[in-house]
Amino acid sequence: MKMTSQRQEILNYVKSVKCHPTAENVYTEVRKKLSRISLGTVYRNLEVLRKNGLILEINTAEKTHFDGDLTEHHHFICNRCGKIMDLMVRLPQKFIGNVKGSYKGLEIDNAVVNFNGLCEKCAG
Amino acid sequence: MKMTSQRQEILNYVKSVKCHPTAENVYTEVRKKLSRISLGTVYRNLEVLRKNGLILEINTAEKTHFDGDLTEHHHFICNRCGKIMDLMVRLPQKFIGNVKGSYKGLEIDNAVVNFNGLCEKCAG
DNA sequence: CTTGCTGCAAAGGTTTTGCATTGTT
DNA sequence: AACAATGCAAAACCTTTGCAGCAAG
Repeated sequence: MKMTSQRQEILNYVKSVKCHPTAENVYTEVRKKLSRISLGTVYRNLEVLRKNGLILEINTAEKTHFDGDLTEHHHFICNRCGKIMDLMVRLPQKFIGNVKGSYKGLEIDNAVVNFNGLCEKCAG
Repeated sequence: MKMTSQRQEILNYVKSVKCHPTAENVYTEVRKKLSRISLGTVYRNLEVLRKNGLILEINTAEKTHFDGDLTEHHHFICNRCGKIMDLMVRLPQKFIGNVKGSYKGLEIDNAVVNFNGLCEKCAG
């Protein structure tokens, strides 16, 4: 993977924010620094970065979002407004162990919990 | 929600299969019984059924899939072939309780774990 | 130098939508 | 009768891709 200025800026941006930007969001932001970057380059780079394990993808009903935080955490997605929030909690190791024990054929790398419901604003 | 024959067939189909059909899959299958149904109707109905809590949506990087099984279970998605498998395990109540305790502002309805890795075929 | 990356623009695929008509309640 | 749902086709939308030129290793 060659590190071009475009790729570097995209990575910096995704890793620097706490929100969970979409490809379009990344494009809009990175364009402030690299005004000639194309949307196609953003898509291509987000895919490369994800395949190389530098960022994560979050798939929601609406869109694909990206997440630069590689530490274990989970997501809450509001059913009404679509907002994604980080939940800084850890799945019990015992639970993961049980699942691996029950499904020995699978090579499980990763487990992410998606919580759904209403966020503070939408519930209130 | 009026129960039309189209809606009924779509619901029947999604609830009767163990696979996790996409909108296109549903369209192909339901058309065998209702040959004049349109793809737009399938999309509209899958949304209505989901909003009414009769089916669930599974969002992957590739496509949106639907799931008629409302009992607690989780999903394994193969990183190579994209296959979705049901994992019939339960999240510890204690874990859910901890999360709700830590994030009291949220109204959490549901928690689904997505496991990723390689399925039996792809790992072998 | 070689190979991968970029910008641009066009194409591809999925999902949504407008509208006149039909079907449920 | 009222209003929601349908079929059809077009539109909208997001994402991918071909290609010629450019840049990183």
